[in-house]
Amino acid sequence: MSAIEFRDHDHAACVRSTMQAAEAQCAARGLRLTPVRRRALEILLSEHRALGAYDLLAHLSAEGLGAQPPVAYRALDFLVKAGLAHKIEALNAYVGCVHPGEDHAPAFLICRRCRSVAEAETSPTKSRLGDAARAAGFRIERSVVEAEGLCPACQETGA
Amino acid sequence: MSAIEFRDHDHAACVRSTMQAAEAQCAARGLRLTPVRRRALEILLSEHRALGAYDLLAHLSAEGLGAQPPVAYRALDFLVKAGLAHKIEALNAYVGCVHPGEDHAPAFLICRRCRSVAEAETSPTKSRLGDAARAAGFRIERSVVEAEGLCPACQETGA
DNA sequence: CTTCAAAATGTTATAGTATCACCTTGCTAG
DNA sequence: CTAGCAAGGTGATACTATAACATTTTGAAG
Repeated sequence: MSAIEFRDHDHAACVRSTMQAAEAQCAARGLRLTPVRRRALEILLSEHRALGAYDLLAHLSAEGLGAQPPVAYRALDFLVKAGLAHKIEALNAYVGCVHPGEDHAPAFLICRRCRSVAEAETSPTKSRLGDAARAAGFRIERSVVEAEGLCPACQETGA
Repeated sequence: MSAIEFRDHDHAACVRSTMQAAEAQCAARGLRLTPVRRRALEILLSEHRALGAYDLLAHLSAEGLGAQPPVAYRALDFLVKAGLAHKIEALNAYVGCVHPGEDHAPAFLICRRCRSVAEAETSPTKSRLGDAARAAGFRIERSVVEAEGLCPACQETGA
């Protein structure tokens, strides 16, 4: 894995190619990337940081795409279930997935200052937690791995 | 580490010894384990599973120890900051810590059916996530590691 | 092309989680 | 004694999420 997301990159191109990958995913799996869902994903990817559901809703409603909470939550449900976005439990917030399609158990590096989020890969079964689970007879179905701290940029500009 | 908490054990003794350890911790560090805080910790430890703040509040207010949300949240804040309890981000709920004092980065195995929680140890810096963070220049301050699934007992009684 | 069923969306209301603001109490250091 | 401070009591409110139901859109079957 790599967490290049904190480094400079051509973000517009990054969003564009991820959107293409998402469209391909949906086409291949018979999922409907409707206007609201599409725009919600674009917003999440463009921000490249954790957005609350109500932040997303504010963006959407500013564009006439729905004014009530369920609109945002339904779009987020779809995106999360489809693996196109992830929920950051420690923030009750959401981010666009930067490598959709790969069926993954993501881990996150979350900057507490600017809320930017980098996505890494974990293998829950191979970790020490996986060992502990096996020893206890526990069956893992979903894992949440999130590290909070300071991204390189925010370390420089003073904590 | 070990995650013995799913196995049978003398729970009353387990709570008693953990409370003693907590008292010792507070005495050593000049923290005040007031009646509300003490009772909150006892409740969390006795339940041995994740309790919502309002569940805890219900227990407390039934005993005349405060009727409004801030009472529960202030007790929880204290316990969490003191390392005597942990927040389960994936559930917005709280559990008593079974080995207070050891300055730790805990990981949790959470049963989605009975909400029982086992606590394990992680070393965030040594994990693959730690490698990713170093490579990206990210400074980890706090980590959340939670695995949801089924505990041994709930696997047997049918998912 | 029409019809139908399923999926998606719109809208109102409300449940669940958490914090703010302000006041009172009680301890303790000087 | 009393000034200062940590803790607790209380009412209001902000933030996060879902329930319930009406309406519209979509895509497939006939």
